[in-house]
Amino acid sequence: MANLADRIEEYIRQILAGAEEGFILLQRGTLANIFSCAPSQINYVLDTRFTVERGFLVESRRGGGGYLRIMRLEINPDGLIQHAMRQLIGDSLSQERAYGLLERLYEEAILTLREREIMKAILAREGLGGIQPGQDIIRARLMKRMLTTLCREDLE
Amino acid sequence: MANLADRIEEYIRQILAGAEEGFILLQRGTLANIFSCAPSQINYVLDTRFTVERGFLVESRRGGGGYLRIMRLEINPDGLIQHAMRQLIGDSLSQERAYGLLERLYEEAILTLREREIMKAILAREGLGGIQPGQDIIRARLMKRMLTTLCREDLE
DNA sequence: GGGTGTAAGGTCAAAGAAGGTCATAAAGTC
DNA sequence: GACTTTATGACCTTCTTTGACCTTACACCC
Repeated sequence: MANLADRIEEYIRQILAGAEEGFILLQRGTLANIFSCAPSQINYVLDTRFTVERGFLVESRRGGGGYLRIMRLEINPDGLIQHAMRQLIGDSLSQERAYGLLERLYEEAILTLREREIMKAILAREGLGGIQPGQDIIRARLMKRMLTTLCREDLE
Repeated sequence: MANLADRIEEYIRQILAGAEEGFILLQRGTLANIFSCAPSQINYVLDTRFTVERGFLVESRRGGGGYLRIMRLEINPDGLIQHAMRQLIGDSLSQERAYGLLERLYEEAILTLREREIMKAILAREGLGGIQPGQDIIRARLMKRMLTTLCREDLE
Protein backbone atom coordinates (compact mmCIF):
# COMPACT_ATOMS: atom_id res chain seq x y z
CA MET A 1 0.00 0.00 0.00
CA ALA A 2 2.75 2.41 0.95
CA ASN A 3 3.98 3.80 -2.34
CA LEU A 4 7.51 4.81 -3.13
CA ALA A 5 7.07 8.48 -2.31
CA ASP A 6 5.68 7.67 1.13
CA ARG A 7 8.53 5.30 1.88
CA ILE A 8 11.12 7.84 0.87
CA GLU A 9 9.41 10.44 3.02
CA GLU A 10 9.46 8.08 5.98
CA TYR A 11 13.13 7.35 5.44
CA ILE A 12 14.09 11.00 5.36
CA ARG A 13 11.98 11.85 8.41
CA GLN A 14 13.64 9.03 10.29
CA ILE A 15 17.12 10.34 9.62
CA LEU A 16 16.06 13.87 10.37
CA ALA A 17 14.58 12.82 13.67
CA GLY A 18 17.93 11.45 14.73
CA ALA A 19 19.87 14.52 13.70
CA GLU A 20 21.30 16.62 16.51
CA GLU A 21 21.56 19.84 14.57
CA GLY A 22 18.10 19.90 13.11
CA PHE A 23 19.26 19.33 9.57
CA ILE A 24 20.72 16.58 7.42
CA LEU A 25 22.79 16.38 4.30
CA LEU A 26 21.92 13.82 1.68
CA GLN A 27 22.80 13.11 -1.87
CA ARG A 28 20.05 12.82 -4.39
CA GLY A 29 21.78 10.16 -6.44
CA THR A 30 22.57 8.00 -3.43
CA LEU A 31 19.02 8.21 -2.20
CA ALA A 32 17.69 7.33 -5.64
CA ASN A 33 20.00 4.37 -5.60
CA ILE A 34 18.82 3.15 -2.24
CA PHE A 35 15.27 3.13 -3.50
CA SER A 36 16.16 2.10 -7.05
CA CYS A 37 14.24 4.95 -8.59
CA ALA A 38 14.71 7.91 -10.87
CA PRO A 39 16.60 10.75 -9.19
CA SER A 40 13.79 13.12 -10.01
CA GLN A 41 11.57 11.03 -7.76
CA ILE A 42 13.52 12.48 -4.86
CA ASN A 43 12.61 15.97 -6.04
CA TYR A 44 9.00 14.95 -6.21
CA VAL A 45 9.08 13.80 -2.60
CA LEU A 46 10.80 16.96 -1.47
CA ASP A 47 8.36 19.16 -3.39
CA THR A 48 5.24 17.46 -2.11
CA ARG A 49 6.23 16.37 1.42
CA PHE A 50 8.97 18.62 2.70
CA THR A 51 7.28 21.91 2.14
CA VAL A 52 7.44 25.06 4.23
CA GLU A 53 3.86 24.57 5.46
CA ARG A 54 4.90 21.24 6.84
CA GLY A 55 7.83 22.85 8.59
CA PHE A 56 10.76 21.99 6.38
CA LEU A 57 13.28 23.90 4.37
CA VAL A 58 15.31 22.32 1.60
CA GLU A 59 18.49 23.74 0.16
CA SER A 60 20.75 22.14 -2.36
CA ARG A 61 23.94 22.51 -4.23
CA ARG A 62 24.87 21.17 -7.63
CA GLY A 63 28.13 20.05 -9.06
CA GLY A 64 30.90 17.99 -7.49
CA GLY A 65 30.26 17.59 -3.78
CA GLY A 66 26.64 18.56 -4.32
CA TYR A 67 24.05 17.76 -1.69
CA LEU A 68 20.54 18.21 -0.40
CA ARG A 69 20.19 19.93 2.92
CA ILE A 70 16.89 19.29 4.64
CA MET A 71 16.06 21.32 7.68
CA ARG A 72 13.30 21.08 10.22
CA LEU A 73 12.08 24.56 11.05
CA GLU A 74 11.94 24.98 14.77
CA ILE A 75 9.81 27.87 15.82
CA ASN A 76 8.74 28.63 19.31
CA PRO A 77 5.12 27.52 19.65
CA ASP A 78 3.91 30.98 20.62
CA GLY A 79 5.13 32.52 17.44
CA LEU A 80 4.15 29.65 15.22
CA ILE A 81 0.56 30.54 14.62
CA GLN A 82 1.22 34.18 13.96
CA HIS A 83 4.01 33.26 11.65
CA ALA A 84 1.82 30.78 9.83
CA MET A 85 -0.83 33.36 9.26
CA ARG A 86 1.46 36.02 7.96
CA GLN A 87 3.81 33.99 5.85
CA LEU A 88 1.84 31.04 4.71
CA ILE A 89 -1.80 31.86 4.44
CA GLY A 90 -2.31 35.19 2.78
CA ASP A 91 -5.53 35.80 0.89
CA SER A 92 -5.79 32.45 -0.81
CA LEU A 93 -5.06 28.96 0.43
CA SER A 94 -5.25 25.63 -1.36
CA GLN A 95 -6.42 22.48 0.36
CA GLU A 96 -2.97 20.96 0.03
CA ARG A 97 -1.25 23.83 1.78
CA ALA A 98 -3.94 24.02 4.44
CA TYR A 99 -3.62 20.33 5.20
CA GLY A 100 0.16 20.59 5.30
CA LEU A 101 -0.06 23.37 7.83
CA LEU A 102 -2.57 21.50 10.00
CA GLU A 103 -0.31 18.46 9.89
CA ARG A 104 2.50 20.59 11.12
CA LEU A 105 0.53 22.20 13.93
CA TYR A 106 -0.51 18.75 15.08
CA GLU A 107 3.08 17.52 15.07
CA GLU A 108 4.00 20.51 17.20
CA ALA A 109 1.24 19.57 19.63
CA ILE A 110 -0.51 22.87 19.05
CA LEU A 111 -3.60 21.04 17.82
CA THR A 112 -5.13 17.87 19.14
CA LEU A 113 -6.02 15.12 16.71
CA ARG A 114 -9.70 15.93 17.01
CA GLU A 115 -9.11 19.62 16.42
CA ARG A 116 -7.05 18.86 13.36
CA GLU A 117 -9.71 16.60 11.92
CA ILE A 118 -12.49 19.08 12.58
CA MET A 119 -10.50 21.70 10.77
CA LYS A 120 -9.71 19.38 7.89
CA ALA A 121 -13.38 18.57 7.54
CA ILE A 122 -14.13 22.25 7.14
CA LEU A 123 -11.32 23.11 4.79
CA ALA A 124 -11.74 20.12 2.50
CA ARG A 125 -12.63 20.65 -1.14
CA GLU A 126 -15.89 18.85 -0.60
CA GLY A 127 -16.68 21.10 2.33
CA LEU A 128 -16.12 24.34 0.48
CA GLY A 129 -17.05 23.11 -2.97
CA GLY A 130 -19.31 25.22 -5.17
CA ILE A 131 -18.81 28.31 -3.07
CA GLN A 132 -18.47 31.87 -4.23
CA PRO A 133 -16.15 33.79 -4.02
CA GLY A 134 -13.63 31.06 -4.80
CA GLN A 135 -12.99 28.33 -2.27
CA ASP A 136 -9.31 29.22 -1.86
CA ILE A 137 -10.29 32.68 -0.69
CA ILE A 138 -12.80 31.35 1.81
CA ARG A 139 -10.37 28.71 2.98
CA ALA A 140 -7.77 31.35 3.80
CA ARG A 141 -10.34 33.38 5.69
CA LEU A 142 -11.61 30.44 7.73
CA MET A 143 -8.15 29.14 8.51
CA LYS A 144 -7.13 32.54 9.84
CA ARG A 145 -10.24 32.79 11.97
CA MET A 146 -9.65 29.39 13.51
CA LEU A 147 -6.00 30.03 14.25
CA THR A 148 -6.73 33.46 15.66
CA THR A 149 -9.24 31.87 17.98
CA LEU A 150 -6.62 29.46 19.27
CA CYS A 151 -4.37 32.37 20.18
CA ARG A 152 -6.92 33.75 22.61
CA GLU A 153 -5.52 33.82 26.09
CA ASP A 154 -8.66 32.51 27.68
CA LEU A 155 -8.23 29.27 25.80
CA GLU A 156 -4.90 28.29 27.29
CA MET B 1 -31.91 -10.96 -2.28
CA ALA B 2 -28.23 -11.72 -2.56
CA ASN B 3 -27.49 -9.32 -5.34
CA LEU B 4 -24.03 -8.04 -6.01
CA ALA B 5 -24.34 -4.79 -4.08
CA ASP B 6 -25.60 -6.60 -1.00
CA ARG B 7 -22.80 -9.12 -1.15
CA ILE B 8 -20.18 -6.40 -1.47
CA GLU B 9 -21.75 -4.55 1.43
CA GLU B 10 -21.66 -7.67 3.56
CA TYR B 11 -18.04 -8.28 2.68
CA ILE B 12 -16.99 -4.77 3.67
CA ARG B 13 -19.02 -4.84 6.89
CA GLN B 14 -17.36 -8.09 7.83
CA ILE B 15 -13.88 -6.70 7.49
CA LEU B 16 -14.84 -3.49 9.23
CA ALA B 17 -16.33 -5.42 12.13
CA GLY B 18 -12.97 -7.01 12.77
CA ALA B 19 -11.08 -3.74 12.69
CA GLU B 20 -9.85 -2.55 16.08
CA GLU B 21 -9.08 0.91 14.85
CA GLY B 22 -12.57 1.62 13.63
CA PHE B 23 -11.55 1.91 10.01
CA ILE B 24 -10.22 -0.16 7.12
CA LEU B 25 -8.24 0.48 3.98
CA LEU B 26 -9.26 -1.16 0.74
CA GLN B 27 -8.49 -0.76 -2.91
CA ARG B 28 -11.32 -0.22 -5.29
CA GLY B 29 -9.73 -2.15 -8.12
CA THR B 30 -8.94 -5.14 -5.94
CA LEU B 31 -12.44 -5.22 -4.58
CA ALA B 32 -13.89 -4.98 -8.07
CA ASN B 33 -11.67 -7.87 -9.02
CA ILE B 34 -12.80 -10.03 -6.15
CA PHE B 35 -16.39 -9.58 -7.21
CA SER B 36 -15.64 -9.50 -10.94
CA CYS B 37 -17.54 -6.30 -11.46
CA ALA B 38 -17.03 -2.81 -12.76
CA PRO B 39 -15.00 -0.62 -10.38
CA SER B 40 -17.79 1.92 -10.34
CA GLN B 41 -19.99 -0.70 -8.74
CA ILE B 42 -17.89 -0.27 -5.62
CA ASN B 43 -18.73 3.43 -5.63
CA TYR B 44 -22.37 2.55 -5.94
CA VAL B 45 -22.17 0.37 -2.86
CA LEU B 46 -20.31 3.03 -0.91
CA ASP B 47 -22.74 5.74 -1.97
CA THR B 48 -25.86 3.80 -1.11
CA ARG B 49 -24.77 1.67 1.88
CA PHE B 50 -21.87 3.37 3.62
CA THR B 51 -23.42 6.74 4.13
CA VAL B 52 -23.18 9.03 7.12
CA GLU B 53 -26.82 8.33 7.90
CA ARG B 54 -25.99 4.66 8.23
CA GLY B 55 -22.96 5.37 10.38
CA PHE B 56 -20.04 5.35 8.01
CA LEU B 57 -17.60 7.81 6.55
CA VAL B 58 -15.52 7.15 3.46
CA GLU B 59 -12.35 8.89 2.38
CA SER B 60 -10.20 8.05 -0.58
CA ARG B 61 -7.02 8.84 -2.36
CA ARG B 62 -6.27 8.60 -6.06
CA GLY B 63 -3.10 7.81 -7.93
CA GLY B 64 -0.41 5.27 -7.22
CA GLY B 65 -0.91 3.82 -3.76
CA GLY B 66 -4.51 5.02 -3.79
CA TYR B 67 -7.07 3.56 -1.41
CA LEU B 68 -10.53 3.71 0.09
CA ARG B 69 -10.71 4.36 3.79
CA ILE B 70 -13.98 3.34 5.35
CA MET B 71 -14.61 4.53 8.88
CA ARG B 72 -17.22 3.58 11.43
CA LEU B 73 -19.10 6.32 13.20
CA GLU B 74 -20.15 5.92 16.76
CA ILE B 75 -23.86 6.04 16.59
CA ASN B 76 -26.19 6.26 19.49
CA PRO B 77 -29.56 7.25 18.11
CA ASP B 78 -30.66 9.18 21.18
CA GLY B 79 -27.43 11.09 21.37
CA LEU B 80 -27.18 14.79 21.13
CA ILE B 81 -25.09 14.75 18.00
CA GLN B 82 -27.52 12.51 16.18
CA HIS B 83 -30.35 14.71 17.20
CA ALA B 84 -28.54 17.72 15.91
CA MET B 85 -27.73 15.96 12.67
CA ARG B 86 -31.33 15.06 12.04
CA GLN B 87 -32.29 18.67 12.39
CA LEU B 88 -29.70 19.66 9.85
CA ILE B 89 -30.68 17.34 7.07
CA GLY B 90 -31.65 19.35 4.05
CA ASP B 91 -31.91 22.36 6.27
CA SER B 92 -30.29 25.71 6.64
CA LEU B 93 -28.86 26.89 9.91
CA SER B 94 -28.74 30.33 11.43
CA GLN B 95 -25.87 31.53 13.55
CA GLU B 96 -28.14 31.63 16.58
CA ARG B 97 -29.21 28.03 16.31
CA ALA B 98 -25.68 26.91 15.54
CA TYR B 99 -24.29 28.66 18.59
CA GLY B 100 -27.06 27.22 20.74
CA LEU B 101 -26.25 23.76 19.56
CA LEU B 102 -22.56 24.20 20.22
CA GLU B 103 -23.34 25.48 23.69
CA ARG B 104 -25.29 22.37 24.53
CA LEU B 105 -22.65 20.06 23.13
CA TYR B 106 -20.10 21.81 25.29
CA GLU B 107 -22.25 21.53 28.40
CA GLU B 108 -22.66 17.83 27.73
CA ALA B 109 -18.88 17.56 27.52
CA ILE B 110 -19.02 16.42 23.92
CA LEU B 111 -16.93 19.38 22.90
CA THR B 112 -13.95 20.91 24.65
CA LEU B 113 -13.88 24.64 25.11
CA ARG B 114 -11.31 25.05 22.38
CA GLU B 115 -13.30 22.93 19.97
CA ARG B 116 -16.40 24.95 20.63
CA GLU B 117 -14.58 28.20 19.99
CA ILE B 118 -12.99 26.93 16.79
CA MET B 119 -16.40 25.93 15.55
CA LYS B 120 -17.94 29.22 16.54
CA ALA B 121 -15.23 31.09 14.68
CA ILE B 122 -16.11 29.18 11.53
CA LEU B 123 -19.86 29.46 11.79
CA ALA B 124 -19.96 33.12 12.75
CA ARG B 125 -21.65 35.58 10.43
CA GLU B 126 -18.36 37.36 9.88
CA GLY B 127 -16.77 34.09 8.89
CA LEU B 128 -19.36 33.15 6.32
CA GLY B 129 -20.36 36.64 5.30
CA GLY B 130 -20.80 37.47 1.65
CA ILE B 131 -20.87 33.85 0.63
CA GLN B 132 -22.94 32.26 -2.08
CA PRO B 133 -25.08 30.14 -1.97
CA GLY B 134 -26.52 31.68 1.19
CA GLN B 135 -24.56 31.52 4.41
CA ASP B 136 -27.24 29.55 6.24
CA ILE B 137 -26.97 26.73 3.74
CA ILE B 138 -23.20 26.63 4.00
CA ARG B 139 -23.38 26.83 7.77
CA ALA B 140 -25.58 23.74 7.88
CA ARG B 141 -23.24 21.88 5.58
CA LEU B 142 -20.16 22.75 7.60
CA MET B 143 -21.84 21.98 10.91
CA LYS B 144 -22.84 18.59 9.61
CA ARG B 145 -19.32 17.85 8.46
CA MET B 146 -17.87 18.83 11.83
CA LEU B 147 -20.36 16.79 13.82
CA THR B 148 -19.74 13.79 11.61
CA THR B 149 -16.04 14.06 12.26
CA LEU B 150 -16.63 14.03 16.00
CA CYS B 151 -18.38 10.69 15.67
CA ARG B 152 -15.46 8.94 14.05
CA GLU B 153 -14.45 5.94 16.10
CA ASP B 154 -10.83 6.33 15.18
CA LEU B 155 -10.75 9.64 17.06
CA GLU B 156 -11.64 8.16 20.42
C1' DG C 1 42.68 33.00 -16.37
C1' DG C 2 40.11 30.31 -19.57
C1' DG C 3 38.68 26.02 -21.58
C1' DT C 4 36.71 21.62 -20.70
C1' DG C 5 35.55 17.28 -18.43
C1' DT C 6 32.91 15.30 -14.91
C1' DA C 7 29.85 15.16 -11.12
C1' DA C 8 26.37 16.65 -9.04
C1' DG C 9 21.27 18.55 -8.75
C1' DG C 10 16.83 20.79 -11.49
C1' DT C 11 12.86 20.86 -14.75
C1' DC C 12 9.26 19.37 -17.31
C1' DA C 13 6.39 16.55 -20.02
C1' DA C 14 4.48 12.12 -20.61
C1' DA C 15 3.21 7.59 -19.04
C1' DG C 16 1.21 4.87 -15.38
C1' DA C 17 -1.74 3.91 -11.47
C1' DA C 18 -5.12 4.68 -8.81
C1' DG C 19 -10.16 6.46 -7.70
C1' DG C 20 -14.64 9.55 -9.34
C1' DT C 21 -18.69 10.73 -12.24
C1' DC C 22 -22.42 10.26 -15.07
C1' DA C 23 -25.45 8.54 -18.54
C1' DT C 24 -27.58 4.53 -19.77
C1' DA C 25 -28.84 -0.33 -19.80
C1' DA C 26 -30.58 -4.16 -17.17
C1' DA C 27 -33.05 -6.22 -13.49
C1' DG C 28 -36.44 -6.08 -9.80
C1' DT C 29 -40.83 -4.54 -7.75
C1' DC C 30 -45.66 -3.35 -7.53
C1' DG D 1 -46.41 -0.85 -17.64
C1' DA D 2 -44.20 2.44 -14.53
C1' DC D 3 -41.03 3.12 -11.09
C1' DT D 4 -36.93 2.03 -8.45
C1' DT D 5 -32.67 -0.19 -7.73
C1' DT D 6 -28.60 -2.22 -9.54
C1' DA D 7 -24.82 -2.75 -12.92
C1' DT D 8 -21.79 -1.31 -16.61
C1' DG D 9 -18.67 1.43 -19.52
C1' DA D 10 -16.86 5.56 -21.30
C1' DC D 11 -14.55 9.38 -19.89
C1' DC D 12 -12.35 12.49 -16.13
C1' DT D 13 -9.29 13.96 -12.21
C1' DT D 14 -5.61 13.24 -9.10
C1' DC D 15 -1.28 11.45 -7.62
C1' DT D 16 2.97 8.95 -8.73
C1' DT D 17 6.97 7.52 -11.42
C1' DT D 18 10.11 7.79 -15.09
C1' DG D 19 13.27 9.64 -18.59
C1' DA D 20 15.15 13.04 -21.57
C1' DC D 21 17.34 17.19 -21.40
C1' DC D 22 19.24 21.44 -18.74
C1' DT D 23 22.11 24.01 -15.31
C1' DT D 24 25.66 24.59 -11.86
C1' DA D 25 29.91 23.63 -9.45
C1' DC D 26 34.33 22.01 -9.12
C1' DA D 27 38.96 20.22 -10.76
C1' DC D 28 42.45 20.08 -13.82
C1' DC D 29 45.04 21.40 -17.53
C1' DC D 30 47.18 24.67 -20.57
